[in-house]
Amino acid sequence: MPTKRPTTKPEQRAATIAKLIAVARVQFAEHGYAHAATEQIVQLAGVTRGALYHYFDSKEGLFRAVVAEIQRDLAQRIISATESISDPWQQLLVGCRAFLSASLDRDIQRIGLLDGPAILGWEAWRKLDAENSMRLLESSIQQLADSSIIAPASVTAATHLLSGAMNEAVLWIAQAAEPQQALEATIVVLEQLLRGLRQD
Amino acid sequence: MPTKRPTTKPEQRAATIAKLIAVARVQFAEHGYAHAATEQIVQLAGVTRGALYHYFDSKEGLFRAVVAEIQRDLAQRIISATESISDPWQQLLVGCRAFLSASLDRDIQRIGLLDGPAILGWEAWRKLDAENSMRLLESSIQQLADSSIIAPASVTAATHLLSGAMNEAVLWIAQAAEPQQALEATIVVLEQLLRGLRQD
DNA sequence: TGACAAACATACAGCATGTATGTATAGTGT
DNA sequence: ACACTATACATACATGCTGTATGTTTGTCA
Repeated sequence: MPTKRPTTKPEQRAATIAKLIAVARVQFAEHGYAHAATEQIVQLAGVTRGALYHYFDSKEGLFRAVVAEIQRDLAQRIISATESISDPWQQLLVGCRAFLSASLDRDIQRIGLLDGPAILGWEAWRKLDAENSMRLLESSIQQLADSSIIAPASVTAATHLLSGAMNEAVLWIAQAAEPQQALEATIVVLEQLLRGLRQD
Repeated sequence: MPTKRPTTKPEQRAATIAKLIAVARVQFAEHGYAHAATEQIVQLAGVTRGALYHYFDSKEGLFRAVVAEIQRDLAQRIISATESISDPWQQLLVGCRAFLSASLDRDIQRIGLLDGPAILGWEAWRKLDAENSMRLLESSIQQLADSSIIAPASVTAATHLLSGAMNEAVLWIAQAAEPQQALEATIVVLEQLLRGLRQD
């Protein structure tokens, strides 16, 4: 019988790191970064703070890892929803919908949208976002521009505006009395706004 | 000679509160909420932490007061820029430009846009925003809709999308290599997007 | 198989918030 | 004019949390 529980060092390392990140994700989402105590996190992970500081240089470092994981998850969900769509315009709209739906998770909102920028700083946070979901948005817009379907004065500016619009929309939808209705309204208005970028 | 320095109680009260808020605004902007020590704030304000906790229930309470002040300042600047404009469409555009320009202040970015939502929670922060700059945006959009100049599927959704778009745009513009250029590009794209809401 | 380093655990120092309590002074009634 | 009260603070302390320094166990590899 092979490893009952991981006993080799690389395995142990990976397991502990993964456990810490998983537990931290829940704690950060539940209490927010500031009120999530590292002691509580390591207890729930079955280790001590010594382990935490062995793998991460600080509480913020652990948080950064959690944010990165969340960003990757989110991007993956968008990719899954859009990869089978060929029409670029539809792809953008479906991508936007996927982003809005996926972001209704409390984890993503609290960690990815609220605490993320405040704790990591806007530039560091934006960098993580730019490597994931924002990258998808930008390439989608770029593709539409290349195909002369839309003609934004600046692809970069358009990407930031739309990204910000959706980040705010997510938080609004999440606390709306009727989220489903709010989500549909958001998508319709988003489509209207995008229409303005179209070539006439 | 009247009051050399304020000696009456209401005066003292107002003076101390104002001083604390003013100093706190600088400290919060410079170091961020988490790394701004109350001890440092009260020292620079010429009082002790006893005074702070006499007027505010917590550090967060002081922060809330600072955010409220910033929101009022921002709204006032937008009003000043737009009050003389009668055409509602131009009023909206000028208002957006005023918002983007004014928000280039580090105070507003760090306190109003980054730490604000994270510390106060999105709903509380949104409430403060909704009473100020967002209210201006919404009434402007509502007016255009009432005049049948635009026809957004939902005024509320449109307001949130545009508000979020600009909040993000501000942070992007601020750190852009050429902020002035980024600002102009943003406004042009914003205008394009708004065109999509127009009645055809 | 014994040295060596990784993977933790433990103990401690430092700082920051919040609270409890003390004190001086403006206001107020008589 | 004087005692009294409440406001406007100051001081002292308890608590909680992060980060660091150091100790201990256990794979790994020559």
